[in-house]
Amino acid sequence: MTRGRTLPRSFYARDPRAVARDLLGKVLQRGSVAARIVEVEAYLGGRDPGSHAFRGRTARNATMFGPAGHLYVYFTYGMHWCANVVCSVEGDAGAVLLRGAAPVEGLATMRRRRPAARRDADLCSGPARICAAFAITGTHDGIDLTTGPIRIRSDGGATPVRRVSTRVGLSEGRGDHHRWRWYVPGDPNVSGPKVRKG
DNA sequence: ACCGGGATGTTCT
DNA sequence: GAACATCCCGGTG
Repeated sequence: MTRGRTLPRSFYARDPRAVARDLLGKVLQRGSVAARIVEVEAYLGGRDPGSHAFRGRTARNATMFGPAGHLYVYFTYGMHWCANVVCSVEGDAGAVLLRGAAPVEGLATMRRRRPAARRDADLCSGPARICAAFAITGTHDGIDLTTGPIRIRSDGGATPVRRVSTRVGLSEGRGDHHRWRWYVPGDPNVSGPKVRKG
């Protein structure tokens, strides 16, 4: 059930901070599983100490250096997958990490994939939780979000209230000069510290 | 509600 | 060998 339209490549081919802000309210869709994005973080590539691309291209982050509109999926803490959308121009390695989403379709499938979730608000409230709920793994690294099985669409709904804060979970690039996290204040599907101010 | 620690293995120094 | 864009569980208040 795909109402609305898949975001075009031009949406992603911009500054990651603009993409991050505009992703709030958009819908991540894979088959009959869908969730509305409520929390994201922008990463600026080679000039961002918090980015995987800060020290240059490697086998892991190669997708970030490719064209915008593709999915960059990485493995962390020995057990979790996290997903980003590649932004900006090819070679810039800009990206936006998907951190929180509100389930809107396919909740039974999500619950099966996320047995530890006690409430529906636990299904997609975290970068690794989103990947688990959508069954996104390393096999999806590099796929095209404009033509592939995983897409982000706009359903024409109202733009949600948006707020900015510092990023989550970093040892570098988390200062006030890097306020590149966008979220919908008060939404229960927002992850991270209980800080709802920013 | 909040906090602390363990899980688990890839990536990079 | 350390770090890691995290999550879950079990403790305590």
